[in-house]
Amino acid sequence: MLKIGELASKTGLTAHTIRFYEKNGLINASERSDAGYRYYTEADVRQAEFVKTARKVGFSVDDVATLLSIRVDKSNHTCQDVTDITQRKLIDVNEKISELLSMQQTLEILLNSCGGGLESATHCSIMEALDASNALNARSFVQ
Amino acid sequence: MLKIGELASKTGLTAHTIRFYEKNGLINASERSDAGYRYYTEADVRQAEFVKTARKVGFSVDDVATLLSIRVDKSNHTCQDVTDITQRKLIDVNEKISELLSMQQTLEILLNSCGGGLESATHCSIMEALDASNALNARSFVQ
DNA sequence: TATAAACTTAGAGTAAACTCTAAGGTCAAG
DNA sequence: CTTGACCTTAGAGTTTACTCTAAGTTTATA
Ligand SMILES: [Zn+2]
Ligand SMILES: [Zn+2]
Ligand SMILES: [Zn+2]
Ligand SMILES: [Zn+2]
Repeated sequence: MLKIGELASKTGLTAHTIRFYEKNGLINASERSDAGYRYYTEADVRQAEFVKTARKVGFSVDDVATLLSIRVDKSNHTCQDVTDITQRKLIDVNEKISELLSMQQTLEILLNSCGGGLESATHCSIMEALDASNALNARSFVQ
Repeated sequence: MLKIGELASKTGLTAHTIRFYEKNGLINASERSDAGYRYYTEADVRQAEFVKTARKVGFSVDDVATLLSIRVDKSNHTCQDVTDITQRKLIDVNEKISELLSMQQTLEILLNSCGGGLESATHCSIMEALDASNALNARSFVQ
């Protein structure tokens, strides 16, 4: 049985985060000491690691809660339950990626257009470009 | 001179957002009527559009404030001032992209490993993979 | 003139995921 | 026994960028 600090160092989560996850229904201590100390079993460790992995994959805390509810009752859930969540997350991630790629492209164009030296910004092409999109409009370089 | 609602419909911002930007030092009405109504000039419109463009490129509200402070006093700033901000933002965006690409890849692998049908999740490969990373560890598929 | 649309303010609420604080109790080691 | 490290709780704070509300004023139009 591990105390919260031990679970923390074992999983790379902080004790704070573990308590936060508990509040959100993700991780529960199998036991409590008389003094209220949380004690975790090996199964708890595996669950905490499941949570950590799922979070790293991009699932929200709420998603993870849902995944855990499937995990503890697999026979009453289907693969589709799982792929639905995963599919939604992928769409989500793809959207964010394409927004960011568009920003990336614009930022690179901006940087390539400006020497970045110590001369006055009076004719800085980045400033001009950010301004120009008034007249030249979004079509020119923003998207 | 435009009222806030007119500036809003002209820029695609909402009146709420414009007031929020004002509170954050991004957009100020050149005039106020006796009743306190904000009145915006064409220069204000251009500034609001600068703000909108800069936000769309990914600059934070704080970044935009800095860019605006350069904009109103270009001769006392350098191109480097501008590229520094832009560079930082690009690094930022690149980091986010690579995190998201890693998630994307993992999610795709997960989805490819599971049929997603109506059969029981008892042996769902997604659930197994999220669990497996306990034993198999992060090296296997998460990053 | 009456009504509706638009405007004003300060301040609270939202979202997500933590992160930290205060004030105090517990436990192992020396 | 006395440290010091670790644990407890409820609840507030952080970050970013809005978004909304309430309660009241002003303006344009019919
Ligand atoms: Zn189900
Ligand atoms: Zn420049
Ligand atoms: Zn400067
Ligand atoms: Zn499956």
